[in-house]
Amino acid sequence: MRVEKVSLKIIARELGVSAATVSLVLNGKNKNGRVSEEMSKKIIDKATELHYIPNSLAKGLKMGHSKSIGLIVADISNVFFGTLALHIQNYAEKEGYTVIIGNTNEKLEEMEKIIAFLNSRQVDGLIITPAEGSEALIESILKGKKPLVLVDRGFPDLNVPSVLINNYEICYRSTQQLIAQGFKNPAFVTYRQDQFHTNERKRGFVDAMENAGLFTQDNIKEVSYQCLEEDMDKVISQLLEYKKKVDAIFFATNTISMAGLKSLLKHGLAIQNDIQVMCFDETDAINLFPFRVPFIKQPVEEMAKKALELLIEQIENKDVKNGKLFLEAELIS
Amino acid sequence: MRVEKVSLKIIARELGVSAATVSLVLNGKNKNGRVSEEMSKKIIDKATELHYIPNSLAKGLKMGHSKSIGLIVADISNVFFGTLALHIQNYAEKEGYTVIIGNTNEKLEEMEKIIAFLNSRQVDGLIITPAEGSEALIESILKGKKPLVLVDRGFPDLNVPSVLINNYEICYRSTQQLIAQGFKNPAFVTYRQDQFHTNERKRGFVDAMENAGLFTQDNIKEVSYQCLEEDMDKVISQLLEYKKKVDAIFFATNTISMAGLKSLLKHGLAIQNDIQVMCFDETDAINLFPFRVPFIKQPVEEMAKKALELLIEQIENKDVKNGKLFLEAELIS
DNA sequence: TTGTATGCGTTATCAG
DNA sequence: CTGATAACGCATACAA
Repeated sequence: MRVEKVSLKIIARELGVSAATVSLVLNGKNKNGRVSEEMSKKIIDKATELHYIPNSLAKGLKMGHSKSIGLIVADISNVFFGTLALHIQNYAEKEGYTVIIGNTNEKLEEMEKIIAFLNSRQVDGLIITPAEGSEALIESILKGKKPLVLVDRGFPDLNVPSVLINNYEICYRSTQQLIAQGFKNPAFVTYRQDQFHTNERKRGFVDAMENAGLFTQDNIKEVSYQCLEEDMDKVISQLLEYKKKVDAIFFATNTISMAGLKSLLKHGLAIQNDIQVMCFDETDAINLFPFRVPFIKQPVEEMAKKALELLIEQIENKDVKNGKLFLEAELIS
Repeated sequence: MRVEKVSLKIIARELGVSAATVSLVLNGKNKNGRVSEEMSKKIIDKATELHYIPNSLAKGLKMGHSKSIGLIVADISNVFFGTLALHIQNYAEKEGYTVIIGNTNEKLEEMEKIIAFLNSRQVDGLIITPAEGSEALIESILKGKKPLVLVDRGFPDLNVPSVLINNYEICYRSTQQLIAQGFKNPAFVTYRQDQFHTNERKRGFVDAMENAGLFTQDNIKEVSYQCLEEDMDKVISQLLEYKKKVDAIFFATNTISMAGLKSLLKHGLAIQNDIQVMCFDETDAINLFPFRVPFIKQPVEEMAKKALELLIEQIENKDVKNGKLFLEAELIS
């Protein structure tokens, strides 16, 4: 039973060569007959025999990069982020990068802590779903020259590579469809917070409603992230009590959609018969209905792929493209 | 704009002291008046001024540990694992550990790759939800003396610290309850695979049924992980076609529960009225029903906590407790 | 009270 | 074709 950690040096000693030679061979850098075929083979054999595993801490220290990236999301137990993480990891693995995931829980302080933490781990770059009010923080990362890509949420005034979706347009179109289907009094439920992406979603709804001459301010409702369920119940109750009863509800995010559906059912309403909905993201729950519940589908896998591409470009070419990429979400109904 | 990476040496140079002194102060190791109050303060100030962030690659290399652990799950986009990961990360952070998550997709080869990868990152320990057939692999990790904890699934014949739940008992009791509620012909749907934890769940069901004189082999159905939805539709159709029609279905995992509910609804059945169910894990979907859908609730957060405790004990005390911990799942109905 | 030297495992440079 | 050496950033034993 081997107790000694096997390193380059060990292999070198066993074979009576220098560590440098072993390193060369094991990294496939003996191009121009640098090391003899024979020695080369002996080294490789020994390495596999001893189950040599390179120490990436040492390598990272030496090379100045860790071949790892940080992924910062609000909450990894949220399916949307979970799926995003899964795909980012899959693509990252192909490129030889490790992904370290951090949860902000939508809190700025947590985000700061995680970034410091990730920096100490020498991550080569960061993919972030920024929390509310983190604009200054993002700006400071930018100044630090660390490769950075924002995903899912962006800052309009900040020149950061970002992978976003066409929130305004898709919500405009989805609202239009509700109207075209004959719903006269749709409502919109969003978070009580000031984030660009949700603001855009709201703007899409509002514009579509106004252009159809149907808009009422009362039909825009807000809920809090912390007391989602309670707030939702209140909001739904309110919407149902108006003289001009609401006949459809547009939910601005997947968590809101879930809580919304739950609350509607709790209120004894039959989705589609008593009230129509428009959800964000495909969730397990949506699939449970014996009919199609309309929802907006984000191209999560493509978002993951593009975000990683943008990041790796920055890391490896040191060539910062500040463009924002807008992918297209799809209305499934 | 600072371009030079700030290290201990930089701080030392700026202050005209040695790197050793700086290291001492910044690690709070100047207990017995090792460094003067004055110098100490100057160093700390300089460090914050320069935004010094310790390089944990270097630290890890020096110290022989990375202060990171690997978490290997089947699929991070599965809510159960997502939640587990969230909690493990939360607890790990408190202990100063980073968590690196890997997905096996239930494949042995992927699991092998990830373990090698994690080892090269010098993780100090591993928390694993082992894939089917990975017993030998787990054994080999054990031989390598790397701290290891299994969670959610264990191997009865292997002496590994594990955090599990009382699968047999909770399934026995849940089945008993179905029977007590008057269901005469419950079925059980599980994965077509040989894993201890699902076998135990099945055994619980079978024993309860046999003890009530109700068991029929036909009512045990299997589905595959890869074609879950299609298999489920077939299985449900079969169960409905028997002369002695099934009146309740026990689903062995959360993914199976989801697919099962979906398929039942697709078949035009009303849960609870036409057929009763017993689900594993709380999912968003379950909450959508206007009545309580019975399910088995695993103590995910406690599992996370215990797994981490067991692991850190091994890492820091080098004291291997080989015990298996059985936490209690709860029947919510 | 502080500085110097050493080594963790790796790679790159240069010298044989 | 191969070896010796230095350096990455840090912590620690030892020297001053």
